[in-house]
Amino acid sequence: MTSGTVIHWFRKGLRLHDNPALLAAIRAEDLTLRPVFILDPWFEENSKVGGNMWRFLVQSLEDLDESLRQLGTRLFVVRGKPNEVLEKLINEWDVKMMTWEIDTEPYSKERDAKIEKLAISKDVKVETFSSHTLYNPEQVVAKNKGETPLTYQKMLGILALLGPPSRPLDPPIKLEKESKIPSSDLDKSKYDVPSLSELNVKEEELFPCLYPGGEKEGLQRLDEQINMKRASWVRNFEKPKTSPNALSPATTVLSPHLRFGTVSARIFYWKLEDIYKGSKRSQPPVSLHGQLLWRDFFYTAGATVKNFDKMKGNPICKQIPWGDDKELLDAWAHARTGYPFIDAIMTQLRREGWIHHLARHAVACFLTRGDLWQSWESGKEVFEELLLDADWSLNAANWMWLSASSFFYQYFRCYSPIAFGKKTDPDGSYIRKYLPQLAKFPDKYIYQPWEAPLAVQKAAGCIIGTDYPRPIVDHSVVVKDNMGKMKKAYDAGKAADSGKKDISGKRKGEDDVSSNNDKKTKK
DNA sequence: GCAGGAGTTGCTTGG
DNA sequence: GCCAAGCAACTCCTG
Repeated sequence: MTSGTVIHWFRKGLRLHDNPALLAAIRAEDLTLRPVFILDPWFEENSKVGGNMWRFLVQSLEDLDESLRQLGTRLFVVRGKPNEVLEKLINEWDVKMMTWEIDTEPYSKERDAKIEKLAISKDVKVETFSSHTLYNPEQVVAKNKGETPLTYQKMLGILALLGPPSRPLDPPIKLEKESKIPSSDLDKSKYDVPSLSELNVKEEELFPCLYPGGEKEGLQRLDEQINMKRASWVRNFEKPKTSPNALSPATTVLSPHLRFGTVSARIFYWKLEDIYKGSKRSQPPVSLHGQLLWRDFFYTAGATVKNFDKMKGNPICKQIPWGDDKELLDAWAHARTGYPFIDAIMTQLRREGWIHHLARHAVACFLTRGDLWQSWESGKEVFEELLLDADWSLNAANWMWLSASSFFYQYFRCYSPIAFGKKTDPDGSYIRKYLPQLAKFPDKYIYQPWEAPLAVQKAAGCIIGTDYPRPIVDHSVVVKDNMGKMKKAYDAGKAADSGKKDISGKRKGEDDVSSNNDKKTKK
Protein backbone atom coordinates (compact mmCIF):
# COMPACT_ATOMS: atom_id res chain seq x y z
CA MET A 1 0.00 0.00 0.00
CA THR A 2 1.52 3.32 -1.00
CA SER A 3 0.85 6.63 0.55
CA GLY A 4 1.06 9.05 -2.35
CA THR A 5 2.84 9.89 -5.60
CA VAL A 6 6.28 11.04 -6.64
CA ILE A 7 6.35 12.88 -9.97
CA HIS A 8 9.42 12.90 -12.15
CA TRP A 9 8.90 15.77 -14.55
CA PHE A 10 10.53 15.19 -17.94
CA ARG A 11 11.36 18.30 -20.00
CA LYS A 12 14.70 17.91 -21.68
CA GLY A 13 16.49 14.76 -20.53
CA LEU A 14 14.07 12.43 -22.34
CA ARG A 15 15.95 9.33 -21.26
CA LEU A 16 16.30 6.66 -18.60
CA HIS A 17 20.11 6.42 -18.62
CA ASP A 18 22.15 8.99 -16.71
CA ASN A 19 19.04 10.56 -15.22
CA PRO A 20 19.72 11.39 -11.57
CA ALA A 21 16.36 13.11 -11.04
CA LEU A 22 14.48 10.04 -12.26
CA LEU A 23 16.56 7.79 -10.03
CA ALA A 24 15.85 10.02 -7.05
CA ALA A 25 12.13 9.68 -7.74
CA ILE A 26 12.45 5.92 -7.95
CA ARG A 27 14.31 5.82 -4.65
CA ALA A 28 11.49 7.61 -2.87
CA GLU A 29 10.05 4.97 -0.59
CA ASP A 30 6.39 4.04 -0.53
CA LEU A 31 5.49 6.49 -3.27
CA THR A 32 3.98 5.61 -6.64
CA LEU A 33 6.15 6.90 -9.47
CA ARG A 34 4.26 8.91 -12.07
CA PRO A 35 6.56 10.30 -14.77
CA VAL A 36 5.08 13.36 -16.43
CA PHE A 37 5.71 15.32 -19.60
CA ILE A 38 3.83 18.57 -20.08
CA LEU A 39 2.82 19.83 -23.51
CA ASP A 40 3.19 23.49 -22.62
CA PRO A 41 1.37 25.85 -25.03
CA TRP A 42 3.98 28.54 -24.28
CA PHE A 43 6.41 27.05 -26.76
CA GLU A 44 3.95 27.21 -29.64
CA GLU A 45 2.83 30.68 -28.68
CA ASN A 46 6.33 32.09 -28.37
CA SER A 47 8.29 30.39 -31.11
CA LYS A 48 7.72 28.62 -34.35
CA VAL A 49 8.28 24.91 -33.93
CA GLY A 50 8.92 23.08 -37.18
CA GLY A 51 7.35 19.77 -38.18
CA ASN A 52 10.64 17.90 -38.01
CA MET A 53 11.08 19.03 -34.43
CA TRP A 54 7.59 17.90 -33.41
CA ARG A 55 8.24 14.55 -35.06
CA PHE A 56 11.50 14.12 -33.15
CA LEU A 57 9.75 15.02 -29.90
CA VAL A 58 6.85 12.63 -30.47
CA GLN A 59 9.24 9.80 -31.34
CA SER A 60 11.22 10.53 -28.19
CA LEU A 61 8.10 10.53 -26.03
CA GLU A 62 6.86 7.28 -27.57
CA ASP A 63 10.20 5.65 -26.86
CA LEU A 64 10.19 6.96 -23.32
CA ASP A 65 6.66 5.68 -22.73
CA GLU A 66 7.64 2.26 -24.04
CA SER A 67 10.69 2.05 -21.78
CA LEU A 68 8.75 3.24 -18.74
CA ARG A 69 6.02 0.66 -19.36
CA GLN A 70 8.65 -2.04 -19.29
CA LEU A 71 9.49 -0.83 -15.81
CA GLY A 72 5.88 -1.06 -14.67
CA THR A 73 4.85 2.53 -15.09
CA ARG A 74 4.23 4.82 -18.06
CA LEU A 75 4.64 8.36 -19.34
CA PHE A 76 1.78 10.68 -18.39
CA VAL A 77 1.60 13.35 -21.07
CA VAL A 78 -0.54 16.22 -19.86
CA ARG A 79 -1.67 19.20 -21.87
CA GLY A 80 -1.70 22.74 -20.48
CA LYS A 81 0.19 25.37 -18.52
CA PRO A 82 2.63 23.72 -16.10
CA ASN A 83 1.48 25.58 -12.98
CA GLU A 84 -2.17 24.79 -13.70
CA VAL A 85 -1.83 21.13 -14.64
CA LEU A 86 0.64 20.38 -11.87
CA GLU A 87 -1.57 21.95 -9.23
CA LYS A 88 -4.39 19.72 -10.41
CA LEU A 89 -2.21 16.60 -10.45
CA ILE A 90 -0.74 17.31 -7.02
CA ASN A 91 -4.24 17.23 -5.58
CA GLU A 92 -5.52 14.35 -7.68
CA TRP A 93 -2.54 12.07 -7.14
CA ASP A 94 -1.69 13.07 -3.60
CA VAL A 95 1.78 14.11 -4.66
CA LYS A 96 4.44 14.13 -1.92
CA MET A 97 7.56 14.71 -3.96
CA MET A 98 8.72 15.99 -7.36
CA THR A 99 12.03 15.70 -9.18
CA TRP A 100 13.34 17.26 -12.37
CA GLU A 101 16.49 18.09 -14.26
CA ILE A 102 17.68 21.69 -13.92
CA ASP A 103 17.07 23.79 -17.01
CA THR A 104 19.02 27.02 -17.45
CA GLU A 105 16.94 28.83 -20.07
CA PRO A 106 15.18 32.01 -18.92
CA TYR A 107 11.62 30.79 -19.50
CA SER A 108 12.37 27.48 -17.84
CA LYS A 109 13.96 29.13 -14.81
CA GLU A 110 10.93 31.35 -14.33
CA ARG A 111 8.55 28.43 -14.85
CA ASP A 112 10.42 26.18 -12.44
CA ALA A 113 10.59 28.86 -9.76
CA LYS A 114 6.81 29.12 -9.92
CA ILE A 115 6.41 25.37 -9.62
CA GLU A 116 8.79 25.22 -6.71
CA LYS A 117 6.70 27.84 -4.93
CA LEU A 118 3.58 25.87 -5.68
CA ALA A 119 5.22 22.72 -4.35
CA ILE A 120 6.22 24.40 -1.10
CA SER A 121 2.67 25.68 -0.60
CA LYS A 122 1.38 22.13 -1.06
CA ASP A 123 4.02 20.59 1.17
CA VAL A 124 5.60 18.75 -1.76
CA LYS A 125 9.32 18.03 -1.56
CA VAL A 126 11.35 19.02 -4.66
CA GLU A 127 14.71 17.60 -5.74
CA THR A 128 16.53 18.89 -8.81
CA PHE A 129 19.72 17.79 -10.53
CA SER A 130 22.10 19.13 -13.17
CA SER A 131 22.51 16.52 -15.90
CA HIS A 132 21.90 18.21 -19.25
CA THR A 133 25.49 19.42 -19.53
CA LEU A 134 28.83 17.95 -18.50
CA TYR A 135 29.23 20.58 -15.78
CA ASN A 136 26.71 22.62 -13.88
CA PRO A 137 26.95 26.15 -15.35
CA GLU A 138 26.58 27.69 -11.88
CA GLN A 139 29.59 25.73 -10.66
CA VAL A 140 31.69 26.79 -13.63
CA VAL A 141 30.94 30.45 -13.01
CA ALA A 142 31.53 30.06 -9.26
CA LYS A 143 34.93 28.55 -9.98
CA ASN A 144 35.72 31.62 -12.10
CA LYS A 145 35.03 33.99 -9.21
CA GLY A 146 31.49 34.59 -10.33
CA GLU A 147 32.40 35.74 -13.82
CA THR A 148 31.16 34.13 -16.98
CA PRO A 149 34.10 32.83 -19.01
CA LEU A 150 33.98 34.52 -22.41
CA THR A 151 36.74 32.70 -24.24
CA TYR A 152 36.98 29.00 -24.88
CA GLN A 153 40.52 28.87 -23.53
CA LYS A 154 39.38 30.47 -20.30
CA MET A 155 36.63 27.88 -20.08
CA LEU A 156 39.17 25.08 -20.55
CA GLY A 157 41.23 26.50 -17.72
CA ILE A 158 38.25 26.50 -15.35
CA LEU A 159 37.26 22.97 -16.34
CA ALA A 160 40.79 21.80 -15.66
CA LEU A 161 40.35 23.04 -12.10
CA LEU A 162 37.01 21.26 -11.79
CA GLY A 163 38.40 17.95 -13.03
CA PRO A 164 36.69 15.54 -15.42
CA PRO A 165 32.87 15.49 -15.55
CA SER A 166 30.91 12.93 -13.55
CA ARG A 167 30.46 9.43 -14.89
CA PRO A 168 27.02 8.70 -16.36
CA LEU A 169 24.54 6.85 -14.17
CA ASP A 170 23.01 3.53 -15.20
CA PRO A 171 19.35 3.40 -16.17
CA PRO A 172 16.94 1.89 -13.65
CA ILE A 173 16.36 -1.80 -14.31
CA LYS A 174 13.32 -2.38 -12.16
CA LEU A 175 10.81 -0.67 -9.93
CA GLU A 176 9.79 -1.83 -6.47
CA LYS A 177 6.21 -2.94 -6.30
CA GLU A 178 5.19 0.21 -4.42
CA SER A 179 6.54 2.43 -7.18
CA LYS A 180 4.47 0.80 -9.90
CA ILE A 181 1.20 2.36 -10.99
CA PRO A 182 -2.13 0.56 -10.76
CA SER A 183 -2.97 -1.18 -14.00
CA SER A 184 -5.99 1.08 -14.50
CA ASP A 185 -3.55 3.96 -15.05
CA LEU A 186 -1.91 2.16 -17.94
CA ASP A 187 -5.03 2.49 -20.10
CA LYS A 188 -5.96 6.10 -19.46
CA SER A 189 -5.81 7.43 -22.99
CA LYS A 190 -6.01 11.07 -21.95
CA TYR A 191 -2.34 10.80 -20.94
CA ASP A 192 -1.19 9.18 -24.18
CA VAL A 193 1.68 10.54 -26.22
CA PRO A 194 0.18 12.95 -28.78
CA SER A 195 -0.06 12.07 -32.43
CA LEU A 196 1.43 14.45 -34.96
CA SER A 197 -2.05 15.42 -36.10
CA GLU A 198 -2.96 16.43 -32.55
CA LEU A 199 0.00 18.80 -32.82
CA ASN A 200 -1.26 20.13 -36.16
CA VAL A 201 1.64 18.62 -38.07
CA LYS A 202 0.80 17.22 -41.48
CA GLU A 203 3.00 14.18 -41.54
CA GLU A 204 2.55 13.66 -45.27
CA GLU A 205 4.15 17.06 -45.89
CA LEU A 206 7.34 16.14 -44.05
CA PHE A 207 10.34 14.69 -45.82
CA PRO A 208 11.52 11.18 -44.91
CA CYS A 209 12.85 11.02 -41.39
CA LEU A 210 16.66 10.84 -41.47
CA TYR A 211 17.27 11.42 -37.77
CA PRO A 212 14.64 9.72 -35.63
CA GLY A 213 14.17 10.72 -32.04
CA GLY A 214 14.17 8.61 -28.92
CA GLU A 215 16.66 7.29 -26.40
CA LYS A 216 17.05 3.90 -28.09
CA GLU A 217 17.69 5.56 -31.46
CA GLY A 218 20.12 7.95 -29.82
CA LEU A 219 22.12 5.30 -28.01
CA GLN A 220 22.22 3.22 -31.16
CA ARG A 221 23.54 6.17 -33.11
CA LEU A 222 26.11 6.78 -30.39
CA ASP A 223 27.26 3.15 -30.70
CA GLU A 224 27.43 3.33 -34.47
CA GLN A 225 29.44 6.53 -34.47
CA ILE A 226 31.69 6.01 -31.47
CA ASN A 227 33.14 2.50 -31.30
CA MET A 228 36.51 0.78 -31.38
CA LYS A 229 36.20 -0.02 -35.08
CA ARG A 230 36.14 3.70 -35.70
CA ALA A 231 38.84 4.40 -33.10
CA SER A 232 41.16 6.10 -35.52
CA TRP A 233 38.37 8.36 -36.84
CA VAL A 234 37.37 9.20 -33.27
CA ARG A 235 40.92 9.93 -32.19
CA ASN A 236 41.83 12.01 -35.22
CA PHE A 237 38.61 13.98 -35.47
CA GLU A 238 39.16 17.66 -36.21
CA LYS A 239 35.98 19.61 -36.74
CA PRO A 240 37.32 22.23 -39.17
CA LYS A 241 38.56 19.44 -41.42
CA THR A 242 35.15 17.84 -41.83
CA SER A 243 33.17 18.73 -44.92
CA PRO A 244 30.09 20.99 -44.77
CA ASN A 245 28.77 19.69 -48.06
CA ALA A 246 29.30 15.94 -47.92
CA LEU A 247 26.33 14.01 -49.29
CA SER A 248 26.01 12.14 -46.03
CA PRO A 249 26.96 13.84 -42.77
CA ALA A 250 30.68 14.06 -42.03
CA THR A 251 30.00 14.42 -38.30
CA THR A 252 28.05 12.31 -35.82
CA VAL A 253 24.64 14.09 -35.91
CA LEU A 254 24.23 13.35 -32.24
CA SER A 255 23.35 16.99 -31.60
CA PRO A 256 19.55 16.51 -31.79
CA HIS A 257 19.85 13.81 -29.15
CA LEU A 258 21.96 16.05 -26.94
CA ARG A 259 19.43 18.84 -27.35
CA PHE A 260 16.45 16.74 -26.27
CA GLY A 261 18.56 14.81 -23.80
CA THR A 262 17.80 11.46 -25.41
CA VAL A 263 21.56 10.91 -25.17
CA SER A 264 23.46 12.18 -22.15
CA ALA A 265 26.47 14.40 -22.79
CA ARG A 266 28.32 12.52 -20.06
CA ILE A 267 27.82 9.10 -21.62
CA PHE A 268 29.11 10.58 -24.89
CA TYR A 269 32.11 12.13 -23.12
CA TRP A 270 33.12 8.96 -21.32
CA LYS A 271 32.62 6.75 -24.36
CA LEU A 272 35.10 8.99 -26.17
CA GLU A 273 37.45 8.86 -23.20
CA ASP A 274 37.44 5.05 -23.36
CA ILE A 275 38.53 5.19 -26.98
CA TYR A 276 41.07 7.96 -26.40
CA LYS A 277 42.70 6.20 -23.47
CA GLY A 278 46.45 5.99 -23.88
CA SER A 279 46.37 6.94 -27.56
CA LYS A 280 47.44 9.99 -29.42
CA ARG A 281 44.40 12.05 -30.23
CA SER A 282 43.22 15.45 -31.37
CA GLN A 283 42.57 18.04 -28.68
CA PRO A 284 39.97 20.67 -27.86
CA PRO A 285 38.74 22.84 -29.45
CA VAL A 286 38.72 20.70 -32.59
CA SER A 287 38.38 17.19 -31.10
CA LEU A 288 35.11 15.40 -30.33
CA HIS A 289 35.66 16.07 -26.62
CA GLY A 290 36.21 19.66 -27.67
CA GLN A 291 32.76 19.73 -29.30
CA LEU A 292 31.09 18.71 -26.06
CA LEU A 293 33.06 21.38 -24.22
CA TRP A 294 31.87 24.00 -26.70
CA ARG A 295 28.36 23.00 -25.72
CA ASP A 296 29.13 23.50 -22.04
CA PHE A 297 30.90 26.78 -22.78
CA PHE A 298 27.85 28.22 -24.52
CA TYR A 299 25.44 26.77 -21.99
CA THR A 300 27.39 28.47 -19.23
CA ALA A 301 27.23 31.80 -21.03
CA GLY A 302 23.54 31.36 -21.84
CA ALA A 303 22.74 30.53 -18.23
CA THR A 304 24.46 33.57 -16.79
CA VAL A 305 24.47 36.45 -19.31
CA LYS A 306 21.43 38.70 -19.34
CA ASN A 307 19.36 38.93 -22.53
CA PHE A 308 21.62 36.35 -24.10
CA ASP A 309 19.36 35.74 -27.09
CA LYS A 310 19.03 39.44 -27.97
CA MET A 311 21.30 42.24 -29.08
CA LYS A 312 19.74 44.98 -26.95
CA GLY A 313 20.50 44.81 -23.28
CA ASN A 314 22.99 42.00 -23.82
CA PRO A 315 26.24 43.09 -22.16
CA ILE A 316 28.47 40.86 -24.30
CA CYS A 317 26.87 41.67 -27.65
CA LYS A 318 28.18 44.30 -30.07
CA GLN A 319 25.48 46.79 -30.98
CA ILE A 320 25.24 46.76 -34.75
CA PRO A 321 22.65 48.64 -36.85
CA TRP A 322 21.38 45.65 -38.79
CA GLY A 323 18.91 46.18 -41.61
CA ASP A 324 15.32 45.03 -41.43
CA ASP A 325 14.35 43.77 -44.87
CA LYS A 326 11.76 41.02 -44.79
CA GLU A 327 12.27 40.17 -48.44
CA LEU A 328 15.97 39.52 -47.97
CA LEU A 329 15.27 37.44 -44.88
CA ASP A 330 12.59 35.44 -46.68
CA ALA A 331 14.80 34.84 -49.68
CA TRP A 332 17.50 33.49 -47.37
CA ALA A 333 15.12 31.39 -45.29
CA HIS A 334 13.42 29.88 -48.35
CA ALA A 335 16.51 29.21 -50.43
CA ARG A 336 15.98 31.96 -53.01
CA THR A 337 19.21 33.96 -52.70
CA GLY A 338 20.51 32.98 -56.10
CA TYR A 339 23.70 31.63 -54.54
CA PRO A 340 23.49 27.86 -55.06
CA PHE A 341 25.71 26.95 -52.11
CA ILE A 342 23.59 29.02 -49.72
CA ASP A 343 20.27 27.86 -51.20
CA ALA A 344 21.33 24.19 -51.14
CA ILE A 345 22.19 24.45 -47.44
CA MET A 346 18.91 26.15 -46.60
CA THR A 347 17.05 23.49 -48.58
CA GLN A 348 18.78 20.71 -46.66
CA LEU A 349 17.99 22.49 -43.41
CA ARG A 350 14.28 22.82 -44.15
CA ARG A 351 13.94 19.25 -45.37
CA GLU A 352 16.16 17.31 -43.04
CA GLY A 353 16.43 19.42 -39.91
CA TRP A 354 20.20 19.24 -39.79
CA ILE A 355 23.13 20.87 -41.60
CA HIS A 356 26.85 20.69 -40.96
CA HIS A 357 28.39 23.16 -38.56
CA LEU A 358 30.42 24.89 -41.26
CA ALA A 359 27.36 25.09 -43.50
CA ARG A 360 25.71 26.98 -40.64
CA HIS A 361 28.71 29.30 -40.65
CA ALA A 362 28.33 29.96 -44.35
CA VAL A 363 24.61 30.79 -44.24
CA ALA A 364 24.82 32.72 -40.96
CA CYS A 365 27.67 34.87 -42.23
CA PHE A 366 25.76 35.39 -45.48
CA LEU A 367 22.61 36.60 -43.71
CA THR A 368 24.42 38.94 -41.33
CA ARG A 369 27.81 40.61 -41.73
CA GLY A 370 28.71 38.92 -45.00
CA ASP A 371 26.03 39.78 -47.48
CA LEU A 372 22.46 40.58 -46.47
CA TRP A 373 23.15 42.68 -43.36
CA GLN A 374 20.14 41.28 -41.50
CA SER A 375 19.96 40.80 -37.76
CA TRP A 376 21.38 37.61 -36.30
CA GLU A 377 18.27 37.42 -34.15
CA SER A 378 16.07 36.86 -37.19
CA GLY A 379 18.40 34.15 -38.45
CA LYS A 380 18.38 32.55 -35.03
CA GLU A 381 14.58 32.33 -35.16
CA VAL A 382 14.67 30.53 -38.49
CA PHE A 383 17.19 28.03 -37.11
CA GLU A 384 15.05 27.63 -34.00
CA GLU A 385 12.16 26.57 -36.19
CA LEU A 386 14.07 24.29 -38.52
CA LEU A 387 17.06 22.81 -36.71
CA LEU A 388 16.44 19.61 -34.74
CA ASP A 389 19.33 20.50 -32.48
CA ALA A 390 18.48 24.18 -31.97
CA ASP A 391 19.41 24.55 -28.33
CA TRP A 392 18.56 28.01 -26.99
CA SER A 393 22.02 28.83 -25.61
CA LEU A 394 24.01 27.31 -28.45
CA ASN A 395 21.85 28.87 -31.11
CA ALA A 396 22.16 32.39 -29.72
CA ALA A 397 25.88 31.97 -29.03
CA ASN A 398 26.72 30.71 -32.49
CA TRP A 399 24.70 33.44 -34.17
CA MET A 400 26.58 36.05 -32.16
CA TRP A 401 29.81 34.35 -33.09
CA LEU A 402 29.15 34.25 -36.82
CA SER A 403 27.82 37.78 -36.98
CA ALA A 404 30.96 38.93 -35.09
CA SER A 405 28.69 40.28 -32.36
CA SER A 406 30.40 38.40 -29.55
CA PHE A 407 33.09 35.77 -28.89
CA PHE A 408 34.54 36.29 -32.38
CA TYR A 409 35.58 39.67 -33.70
CA GLN A 410 37.63 39.21 -36.87
CA TYR A 411 34.86 40.49 -39.09
CA PHE A 412 37.26 40.91 -41.99
CA ARG A 413 37.42 37.12 -42.23
CA CYS A 414 34.36 36.49 -44.26
CA TYR A 415 32.96 33.39 -45.90
CA SER A 416 32.44 33.56 -49.64
CA PRO A 417 29.18 31.97 -50.83
CA ILE A 418 31.08 30.92 -53.95
CA ALA A 419 34.59 29.96 -52.84
CA PHE A 420 33.96 28.28 -49.52
CA GLY A 421 31.97 25.29 -50.72
CA LYS A 422 34.32 24.64 -53.65
CA LYS A 423 37.13 23.57 -51.34
CA THR A 424 35.36 20.40 -50.24
CA ASP A 425 32.97 19.89 -53.17
CA PRO A 426 34.47 21.27 -56.38
CA ASP A 427 31.97 19.38 -58.57
CA GLY A 428 29.00 20.79 -56.69
CA SER A 429 27.44 17.36 -56.04
CA TYR A 430 25.84 18.77 -52.93
CA ILE A 431 24.23 21.61 -54.86
CA ARG A 432 23.00 19.20 -57.54
CA LYS A 433 21.39 17.03 -54.88
CA TYR A 434 19.42 19.78 -53.17
CA LEU A 435 18.80 22.07 -56.15
CA PRO A 436 17.99 19.65 -58.97
CA GLN A 437 17.06 22.51 -61.31
CA LEU A 438 20.80 23.30 -61.42
CA ALA A 439 21.91 19.68 -61.76
CA LYS A 440 22.89 19.91 -65.41
CA PHE A 441 25.16 22.94 -65.14
CA PRO A 442 28.82 22.21 -65.86
CA ASP A 443 31.16 22.21 -62.83
CA LYS A 444 32.60 25.51 -63.95
CA TYR A 445 29.32 27.35 -63.32
CA ILE A 446 27.65 25.33 -60.59
CA TYR A 447 28.59 27.80 -57.85
CA GLN A 448 27.85 30.88 -60.00
CA PRO A 449 25.31 29.86 -62.64
CA TRP A 450 24.49 33.48 -63.54
CA GLU A 451 27.88 33.67 -65.18
CA ALA A 452 27.06 30.87 -67.59
CA PRO A 453 26.40 32.02 -71.17
CA LEU A 454 22.77 31.76 -72.21
CA ALA A 455 23.55 28.80 -74.45
CA VAL A 456 24.95 26.92 -71.46
CA GLN A 457 21.90 27.82 -69.37
CA LYS A 458 19.63 26.55 -72.17
CA ALA A 459 21.59 23.34 -72.48
CA ALA A 460 21.28 22.86 -68.70
CA GLY A 461 17.54 23.42 -68.99
CA CYS A 462 17.63 26.22 -66.45
CA ILE A 463 17.45 29.91 -67.27
CA ILE A 464 18.79 32.13 -64.52
CA GLY A 465 16.19 34.71 -63.57
CA THR A 466 13.39 32.37 -64.63
CA ASP A 467 14.03 28.85 -63.38
CA TYR A 468 16.48 29.85 -60.65
CA PRO A 469 16.88 33.35 -59.16
CA ARG A 470 19.63 35.78 -59.98
CA PRO A 471 21.86 36.61 -57.01
CA ILE A 472 19.96 39.00 -54.72
CA VAL A 473 23.16 40.87 -53.93
CA ASP A 474 26.56 41.12 -55.53
CA HIS A 475 28.80 39.46 -52.98
CA SER A 476 32.00 41.13 -54.14
CA VAL A 477 30.40 44.55 -53.67
CA VAL A 478 28.37 44.10 -50.48
CA VAL A 479 31.10 42.27 -48.61
CA LYS A 480 33.27 45.40 -48.74
CA ASP A 481 30.40 47.70 -47.80
CA ASN A 482 29.51 45.51 -44.89
CA MET A 483 33.05 45.37 -43.55
CA GLY A 484 32.99 49.15 -43.56
CA LYS A 485 29.73 49.12 -41.63
CA MET A 486 31.18 46.65 -39.15
CA LYS A 487 34.17 48.89 -38.58
CA LYS A 488 31.86 51.83 -38.00
CA ALA A 489 29.70 49.87 -35.56
CA TYR A 490 32.77 48.67 -33.64
CA ASP A 491 34.16 52.19 -33.48
CA ALA A 492 30.81 53.55 -32.32
CA GLY A 493 30.78 50.91 -29.60
CA LYS A 494 34.26 51.92 -28.48
CA ALA A 495 33.30 55.60 -28.47
CA ALA A 496 30.19 54.83 -26.41
CA ASP A 497 32.34 52.83 -24.03
CA SER A 498 34.85 55.59 -23.43
CA GLY A 499 32.07 58.18 -23.38
CA LYS A 500 30.35 56.39 -20.53
CA LYS A 501 33.64 56.01 -18.80
CA ASP A 502 34.33 59.72 -19.09
CA ILE A 503 30.98 60.71 -17.68
CA SER A 504 30.51 58.25 -14.89
CA GLY A 505 33.82 56.57 -14.39
CA LYS A 506 32.06 53.37 -15.25
CA ARG A 507 32.18 51.39 -18.39
CA LYS A 508 29.41 50.42 -20.75
CA GLY A 509 26.84 48.02 -19.46
CA GLU A 510 26.95 49.13 -15.88
CA ASP A 511 23.99 51.48 -15.93
CA ASP A 512 21.50 49.59 -18.02
CA VAL A 513 22.56 46.05 -17.39
CA SER A 514 22.65 44.85 -13.86
CA SER A 515 24.11 41.45 -14.68
CA ASN A 516 26.77 40.44 -12.22
CA ASN A 517 28.22 38.33 -14.98
CA ASP A 518 29.29 41.18 -17.14
CA LYS A 519 32.93 41.16 -16.42
CA LYS A 520 33.18 44.65 -17.87
CA THR A 521 31.21 46.00 -14.96
CA LYS A 522 33.82 44.80 -12.57
CA LYS A 523 36.46 47.41 -12.29
C1' DG B 1 48.84 50.73 -18.62
C1' DC B 2 50.74 48.76 -22.50
C1' DA B 3 52.68 45.50 -25.82
C1' DG B 4 52.50 41.19 -27.77
C1' DG B 5 50.46 36.84 -28.65
C1' DA B 6 46.49 33.99 -29.46
C1' DG B 7 42.09 33.19 -31.22
C1' DT B 8 37.97 25.96 -33.54
C1' DT B 9 37.14 26.41 -39.06
C1' DG B 10 38.66 33.22 -44.81
C1' DC B 11 39.93 34.61 -49.48
C1' DT B 12 43.04 35.67 -53.11
C1' DT B 13 47.31 35.71 -55.26
C1' DG B 14 51.74 34.11 -56.42
C1' DG B 15 55.49 30.88 -56.23
C1' DG C 1 47.97 20.72 -55.22
C1' DC C 2 50.47 22.97 -51.49
C1' DC C 3 52.11 26.77 -48.82
C1' DA C 4 52.97 31.57 -47.46
C1' DA C 5 51.96 36.33 -47.65
C1' DG C 6 48.92 40.13 -47.97
C1' DC C 7 44.54 41.75 -47.09
C1' DA C 8 43.75 45.80 -43.30
C1' DA C 9 43.42 44.83 -38.56
C1' DC C 10 39.23 42.66 -34.48
C1' DT C 11 39.22 41.60 -29.01
C1' DC C 12 40.79 39.18 -25.00
C1' DC C 13 44.31 37.69 -21.98
C1' DT C 14 48.80 37.71 -19.97
C1' DG C 15 52.93 39.41 -18.20
